[in-house]
Amino acid sequence: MKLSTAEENYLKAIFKISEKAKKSASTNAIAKQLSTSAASVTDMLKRLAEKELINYEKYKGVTLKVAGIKQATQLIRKHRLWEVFLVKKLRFSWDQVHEIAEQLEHIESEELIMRLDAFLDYPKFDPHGDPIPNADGKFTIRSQTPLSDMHKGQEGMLVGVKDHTTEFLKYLNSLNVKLGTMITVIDSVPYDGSMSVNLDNKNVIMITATVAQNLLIRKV
Amino acid sequence: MKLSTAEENYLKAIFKISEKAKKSASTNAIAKQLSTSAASVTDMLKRLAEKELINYEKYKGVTLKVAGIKQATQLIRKHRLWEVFLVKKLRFSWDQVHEIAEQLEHIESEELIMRLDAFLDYPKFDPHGDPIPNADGKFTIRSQTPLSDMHKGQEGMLVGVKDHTTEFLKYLNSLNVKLGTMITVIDSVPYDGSMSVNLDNKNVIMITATVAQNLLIRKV
DNA sequence: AATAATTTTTAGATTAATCTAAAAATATAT
DNA sequence: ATATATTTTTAGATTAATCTAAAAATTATT
Repeated sequence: MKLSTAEENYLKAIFKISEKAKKSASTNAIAKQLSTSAASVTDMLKRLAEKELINYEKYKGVTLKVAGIKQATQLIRKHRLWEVFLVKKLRFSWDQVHEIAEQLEHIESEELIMRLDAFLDYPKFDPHGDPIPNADGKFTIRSQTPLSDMHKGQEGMLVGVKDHTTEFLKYLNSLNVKLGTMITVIDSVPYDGSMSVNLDNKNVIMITATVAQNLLIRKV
Repeated sequence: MKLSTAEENYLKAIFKISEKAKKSASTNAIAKQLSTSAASVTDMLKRLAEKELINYEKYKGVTLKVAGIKQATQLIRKHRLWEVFLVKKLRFSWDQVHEIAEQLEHIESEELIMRLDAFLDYPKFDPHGDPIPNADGKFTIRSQTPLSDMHKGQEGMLVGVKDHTTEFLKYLNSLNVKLGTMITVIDSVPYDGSMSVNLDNKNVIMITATVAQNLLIRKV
């Protein structure tokens, strides 16, 4: 089924909200995610329900039906593959690619995505460390822990970031923190959750709890 | 100025029609080019005139203003760069890229196009031999003749095709005719304009006038 | 130049996606 | 459990882009 850009964006928003909250998505949550009004969301939910893409009962929130999940994961696949292209081939920085990929993900061509995937050597993760679903919608799973959950002396590699905003990523750039950076917890302050960490066994920096929560580590 | 996809498509259509006919574009010609109704065209022309992108007087046809030409050439630039990407990097055949490039050309990001251009090594021509305008909108000019205008004994290299339809390009594939193929006129029949031509000094084939008109040759 | 044919525009609708404001339903708090 | 707050839906408009059918203007033909 061919969907409009708007419809695709709603499906993706519902997918992301349900994934994070692990329950049905509310009208307001969707409105917030898409920066639109609750009334617009209600309108669109009716149309998506009509097309059998979502389960929707008035006042009860929505979940995706199988067809909706398929569409959403394909969209995420496209988005993340394009991000890899932008960073690996066009040498964009990881903080510049989101908006462009938001546009590219709506290009419709199966063949294009198959070839792009091959051209990029079938990447499993995007430039922010998020898993790229394969053509069947399967995500690669990887054990990872927020840095904020690690204890003094523990060590690991940065494999992902939770916050994708330009500001956060630029801050990481300024600290010279990137995917692959080795991080060791030197000290953590129970009072405010801030931490001292060693980067690549070279320099020690201090980060706040908020930052630590947004860094995903694969322990060694 | 940020334009909608529809507006961009109208500007491109007007550009192409005026370029070919070397005069103002009529409502019907635009409608035909875009497979839409004349009424829709009139509506859109009013809006484009309002935005100062075209010169439009009722019943008189339209021409592009400077701002409209700029938009149209940038669109053509994007389309042709994406076609190069699809053929050179993703290994699509030249008969498969048009529709995908029609979508990609509407992606909005100056930075993306600058980087894509560099990634592709600043190509001057697309996979069909059409010139790619540079960032300033300048086209590279090249002397070329339709094969149909050449005479017995004349020789040259195929540098472009006028017809971009899948059917025509697939027919050329079947003849093993591609950009770069050397073509010598063995014989031409005045009665119907058909020709016998030698390809790469290997084999001789017969083509109709229609085909010959759509093959652009740079004479040696 | 008058008439016929063609082209273009207008009038009036339609659809998708959005909005604000008001009403209705649900959830929360005393 | 009743009142209050919050969330969600409905009602009614708006905008961009499209359509068909009819009217108006232009162009072509005898």
